[in-house]
Amino acid sequence: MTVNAKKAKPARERIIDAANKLFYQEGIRAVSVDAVAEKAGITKKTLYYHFKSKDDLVAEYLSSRDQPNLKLFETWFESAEGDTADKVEAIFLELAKSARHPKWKGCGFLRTAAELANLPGHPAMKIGSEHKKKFEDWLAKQFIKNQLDDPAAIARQIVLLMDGAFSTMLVHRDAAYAEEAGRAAKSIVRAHIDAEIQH
Amino acid sequence: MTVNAKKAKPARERIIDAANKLFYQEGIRAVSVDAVAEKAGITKKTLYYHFKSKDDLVAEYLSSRDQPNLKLFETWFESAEGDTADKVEAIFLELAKSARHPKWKGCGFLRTAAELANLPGHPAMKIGSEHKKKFEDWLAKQFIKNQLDDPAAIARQIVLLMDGAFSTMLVHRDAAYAEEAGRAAKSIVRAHIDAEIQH
DNA sequence: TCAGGCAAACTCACTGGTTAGTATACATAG
DNA sequence: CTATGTATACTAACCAGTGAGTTTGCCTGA
Repeated sequence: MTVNAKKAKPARERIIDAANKLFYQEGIRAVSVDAVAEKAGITKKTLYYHFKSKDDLVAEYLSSRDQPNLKLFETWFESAEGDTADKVEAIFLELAKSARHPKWKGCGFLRTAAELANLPGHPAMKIGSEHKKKFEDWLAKQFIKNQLDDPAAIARQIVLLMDGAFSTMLVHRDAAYAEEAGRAAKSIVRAHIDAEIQH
Repeated sequence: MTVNAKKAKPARERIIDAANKLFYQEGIRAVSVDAVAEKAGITKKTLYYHFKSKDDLVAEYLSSRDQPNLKLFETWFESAEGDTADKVEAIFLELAKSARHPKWKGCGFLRTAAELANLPGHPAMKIGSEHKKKFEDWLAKQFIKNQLDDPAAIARQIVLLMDGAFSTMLVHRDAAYAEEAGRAAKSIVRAHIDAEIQH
């Protein structure tokens, strides 16, 4: 790859791309600013021209993952066969599939929150919290569409299973946890669909 | 504090105590070996006399939390009123209570796994995995006692909700997630108790 | 059309401080 | 006298962030 080929993308974008790969693969504190700059093919000073600090870069890294991640879950949901319960389970089954990739390292938002737990005011923490909340709200909206009772509670139970799946799969390196979480999620949603029909 | 008062506990024990507090509060990579040595009131060389590396110390830190943590969950379960479903919910309610403490920083095992996700062979990862598995097995054993069907699957669903509660509470700093997880866990167990009675 | 200016984007070389880990020596207890 | 434990002082690498200066591309005015 030539220098010109690299420069096809503007520097700021290349920095975010590099940060994405390195922070997700290695962790925040394990990756130096120098390493990100080198991977982006620029000098550290240029990085500091575009981002005012490492913390700022970390926040931008998470921001850049927000929409793509949400979109992915929505696609998994929408393109699944069956009723809402099946579609919810599909998210977990796709997640299990992803987790089997050797480069899978859990949820970047959860891992960042775990690593920065001692800095509750860190900008990245707020971005992570908002991202997770958006997913929970989107789920609740799907349940409202289906006129399920207490959509917020069901959505919350699903995200609990989802983040549980992320965590346990990272600890055990076993994608079967997401499949079990999917079964639990499906049966929770199914129970509420049945309740609605009877009523 | 005199030197003698410090020496009441052997150095090794004081190092583990210091590592416990610092690694849990601040994170693994955020805490230097110097900081642990200083908190323990010894020099770094003494620390390296007792532990061969920082990685070794991290593994010992997690090992030291294994039994106390399991014991705590068992106590919460056993001292709760009601049937098995209520006792399972009690674990989540006590967890929510703990999480409201300002010094609460999630589950040390999960946070360590998140931070060391790029080092799958790290000794601490194995200890974390075994700890979580022990809790899952202990739960399954409780369900076997009650002659519930498929105790392993129920136990796994409960730990998924539990680790989900740990994660979401860390991200949102909101103990309500553990309470919702408790409701979900209780109704899963209750459903299986009812199924058993009908049969 | 082109000189001149200017700001954005960039590089090289550096600072002060921190990191994990160690060489050497000294103390104390059995 | 030997094994265990401790301290001082060090290394070599690495860290986030910066000072000073250079290139690039675009706009302006004659």
